Amino acid sequence: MKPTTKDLARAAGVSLATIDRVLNDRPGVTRKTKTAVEDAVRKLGYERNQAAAALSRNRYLRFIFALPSAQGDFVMQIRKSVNEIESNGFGSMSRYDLLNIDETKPHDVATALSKLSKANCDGLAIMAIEHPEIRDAITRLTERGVPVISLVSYQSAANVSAFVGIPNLQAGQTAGQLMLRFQKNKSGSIAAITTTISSNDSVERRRGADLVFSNQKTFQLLPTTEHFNDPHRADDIVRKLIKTRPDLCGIYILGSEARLPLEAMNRYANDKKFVVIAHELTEFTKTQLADGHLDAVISQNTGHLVRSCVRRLKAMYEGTTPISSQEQVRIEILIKENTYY
Amino acid sequence: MKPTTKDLARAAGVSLATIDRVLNDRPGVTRKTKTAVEDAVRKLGYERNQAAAALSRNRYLRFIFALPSAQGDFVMQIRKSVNEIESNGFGSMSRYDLLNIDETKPHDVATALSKLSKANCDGLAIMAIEHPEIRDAITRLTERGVPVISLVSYQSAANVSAFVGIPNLQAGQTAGQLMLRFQKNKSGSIAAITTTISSNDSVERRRGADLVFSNQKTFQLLPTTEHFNDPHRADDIVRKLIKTRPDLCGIYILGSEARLPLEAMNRYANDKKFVVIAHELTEFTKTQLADGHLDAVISQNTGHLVRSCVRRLKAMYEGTTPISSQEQVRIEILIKENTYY
DNA sequence: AACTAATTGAGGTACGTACCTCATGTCAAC
DNA sequence: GTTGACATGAGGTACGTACCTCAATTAGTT
Repeated sequence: MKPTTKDLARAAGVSLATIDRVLNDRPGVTRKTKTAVEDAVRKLGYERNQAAAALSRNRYLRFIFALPSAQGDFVMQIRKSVNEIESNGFGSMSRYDLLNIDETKPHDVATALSKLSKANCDGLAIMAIEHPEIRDAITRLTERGVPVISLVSYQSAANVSAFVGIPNLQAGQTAGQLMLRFQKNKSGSIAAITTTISSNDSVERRRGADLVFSNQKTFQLLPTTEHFNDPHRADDIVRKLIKTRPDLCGIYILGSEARLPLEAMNRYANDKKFVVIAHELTEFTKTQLADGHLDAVISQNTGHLVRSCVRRLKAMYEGTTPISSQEQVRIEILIKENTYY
Repeated sequence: MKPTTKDLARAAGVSLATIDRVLNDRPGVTRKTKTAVEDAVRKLGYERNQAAAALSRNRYLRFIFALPSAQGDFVMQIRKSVNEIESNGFGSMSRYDLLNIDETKPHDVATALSKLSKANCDGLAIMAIEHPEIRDAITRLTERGVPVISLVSYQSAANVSAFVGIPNLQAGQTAGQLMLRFQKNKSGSIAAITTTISSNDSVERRRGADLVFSNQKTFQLLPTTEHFNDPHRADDIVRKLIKTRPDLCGIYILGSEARLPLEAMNRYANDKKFVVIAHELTEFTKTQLADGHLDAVISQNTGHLVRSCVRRLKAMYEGTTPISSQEQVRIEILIKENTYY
């Protein structure tokens, strides 16, 4: 049976009230007494019963997921995962709210973030592009005592407490490596397409892929092209690539939304066989894998992402440390054969 | 704020005692009253506060993991994962005990299982071979009201409540597909090695790989050879293969123990480059991946396996349903680039 | 020594649920 | 119309922690 506060009190030779003062950092305890209690904690291996604490506190924690408002299969899936948390016992004694942010208007994002404080938010997980205004808003938020996690795409704000997502450099290396290994040609060019390179994940993935490509000289990775969520632009990019690059033998879609470039590919690639690698498993990319239009997907499980955020946000609130191995979001490789439909 | 039993009582027009009787299936409630309460539960969307319930119950649930006593990197890793659960808050208000079973003595296994009952075990997860005596012992155990999960290796006992592990046929397809895609040769032979083909997972994986190989005709998958955990035998197999099959261009190690064949490979393969694919990520296979002796590992995450068992066992005890998507153990593909060291 | 301020103890209530006892209600069989 | 079986209510205690009040003690200052 695990030790309780009562056991602590007995072991430290103080009353329950003092134990409470020490454990919850309340004032009015001498250095000496505090040390004695802390020693008892260590000696007995006391761990706060979080369930009982939450019950007693009788206050729902409120965590917020700030996600891009732009339509997208991947973001939708994250949303779905957040709602699943709600409906499941997983997030007991806590609420998880969604906050839509329009990344094209960084100022609005900053304004929205400025309205958050310890009073209405116990923790924030944000997925957003890197932008000075957003970064500053995040920094101020953490200064107000709200822990912030950057989700999927890393935020370089000094005070972001954690990053939940795959290491994108490695993800890019993985994609690049598969791209090379899947090639049957002896040489050729590989295109790199993304939504926008202002998103850190795209940048890091590109760097990762470059690392792999620089180890050989028979294949080259073309400069990254951006389609900015514009179907025509995506179309143009793909059409032009196929037309002007007869040595094209692969397409690497860097961003997390693969739909536009893939649809363009399906329109213009005809019977020509390219190795196509994209990111994030969604209903759409699943279908593309099944149909053979996509050779591999490098993915991060959105359920994991969200649950990891939840655990970390809770842990930050409680001042505990989660299992590190569980919090490492794995870079998943999915091909037709190991995907569940 | 979520509804509590008090709200239920008010809504159903009964007392707390009756609510308690209905929720906990205690006797002494008329059909009519019971229905009224159940309606209120539905109407209010009442969900039992599991934390408070566990606290009140003040009883640690005891779950048991029955694992093969035979040494092996993979089983050891499962053991480690079970112990991690213990030390972490993940399994609060519950204990997880390990039970060693010697699969070579099915009668002893059955005896051990016969000693378990509702009184000393709230749920069992078992990883074992398929055997009539074991199967019967499991059936009797479930009849005694103890939920049983089969782990990694499927148990066809009628009453096993769930299976936690990867579908091995698909795992074999995945391995076979990668083996083909990683080939740079135009044609050749691929060896299939395992510990013993009396192990069900090896059989299914072989079948999966065969499915993939039958879709083409330039590469052939050689008959499966068994080394029975004998280093000399493994050595002989590999040496002979390399000597007698000049067209050998790949090795698929089917079983969950890759060490012996891999070590033999390292001794005899010299500078000749084969595509080598094995199962299960362990410290050893990790090193082999890093060193380039292994091209890919098809794996199931032991942490997941164990946590999935825990969630399902708890859910069965509580009569709830876990998130199904989370409980699907994924077939992971690991190459050098997406492995964490 | 007297006073003030800081520290500590004692005791309470609450959270939501489980589980217990005992009293009262209802209904049917005799 | 009494008996007994069963249904239900009322009220309690407990789990481990948080948070509150008020009294008692101690330490430090003059």
